[in-house]
Amino acid sequence: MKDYESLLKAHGLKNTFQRVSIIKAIDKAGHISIDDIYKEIVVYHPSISLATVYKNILTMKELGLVVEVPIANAKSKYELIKNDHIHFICQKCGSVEDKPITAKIQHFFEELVAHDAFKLLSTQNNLYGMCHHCHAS
Amino acid sequence: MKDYESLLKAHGLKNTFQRVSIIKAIDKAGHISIDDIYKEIVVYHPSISLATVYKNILTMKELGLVVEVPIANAKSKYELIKNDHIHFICQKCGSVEDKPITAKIQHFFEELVAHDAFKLLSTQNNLYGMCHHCHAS
DNA sequence: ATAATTGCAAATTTTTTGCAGGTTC
DNA sequence: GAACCTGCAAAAAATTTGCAATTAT
Repeated sequence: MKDYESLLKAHGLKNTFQRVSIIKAIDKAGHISIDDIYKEIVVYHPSISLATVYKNILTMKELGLVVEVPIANAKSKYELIKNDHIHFICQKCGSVEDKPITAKIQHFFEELVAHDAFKLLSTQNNLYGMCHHCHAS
Repeated sequence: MKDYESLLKAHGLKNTFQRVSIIKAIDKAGHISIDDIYKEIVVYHPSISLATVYKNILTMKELGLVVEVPIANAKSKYELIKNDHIHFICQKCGSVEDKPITAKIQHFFEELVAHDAFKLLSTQNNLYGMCHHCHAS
C-alpha cells in the first residue's frame, strides 16, 4: 500500500493529514491499537487529538477501509482491509502476524456454514500462543 | 455442566452464591457479556454488584475456568472453557453459536504453526455473517 | 479463627459527544 | 462557499480499586 490519498478518496473521505497519518500508522504496524496510533502520530504532529483518531477509526471501520481485530485479554488492534487470513498472536509480546488462509480451509468454512444456512461474510482466525522469538528466550 | 460447586473447588475458589450464579449464567447462555451476566443475576439476587462480576470474571479467566471471546464491533462475551471450536457470529442479532473444529482444521493449524516455530496454545475462530434466522427475515 | 470475598463508593480509564473554528474540494 | 473535519473540553460509559463488613472453610 502506498497511495493513501487515493484510498481515502475511493471511500469518499476528505484527504486530511490526520487521516493519512492514521492509515500510514496502521499500514506500517500491520496491527495497531488506537492508543498506539495516537502515540505514534503525536510525535510528529503534536496537535492531533485522540478523539480524532477514535472518530476516524470508527468511520473507516464503517466504510470497510479498516478492520477491527479483537484480541482476548488485550485491546483491539486495527488493520487495513485485506483478504481473510490467520493471525498468530503472541501472548507474551503481543505481536500479531498474518498468515495466508489456504483455499482448502476457505472451502471447509464454506461447507460448514452452508450446512447451517449461515451467510458467511468474513472470518477472523486467531491462533494464540508464543512467537518464535519469545519462545526462544 | 451441572456441578458448579465442584468446578469452583477444583480451581481453588470459594463457593459463593455470586460465583455459582455467574457460572450458571455463562453456561446457560453459552456466550454472554459481563453486563448481561449482571443483569441476569440482579433479578433474583438484587444485592450483587457489577464490580463483583468484573472481579470474578477476571479471576476465572486467569484460572482458565472461563474464556473471553472478543468480537469485532461488540463487547467481549465469555464462555466456559471447552475444546477449541468455531464461532458463528451473527452481525445482526449478535448471537454466537459453537461448531466443532474438525481434525482436518486442527491439523492444518498445527502444520502452519510448526512451519513458523510458533508455540500454539489455543485458537479462536470467528465466522461473521448472518444466522439462518436473521437471514430469512 | 483465618483468609477470602463481597458491596459500596470513589477513582481511573476508555470512548463518545457537542460545538466553534479551520480545512478540503 | 458548502460541507466536512479537527481539536478541545466536557460528558458518558466501562473498568478497577480500596476498604469495612460479611462469609466460607
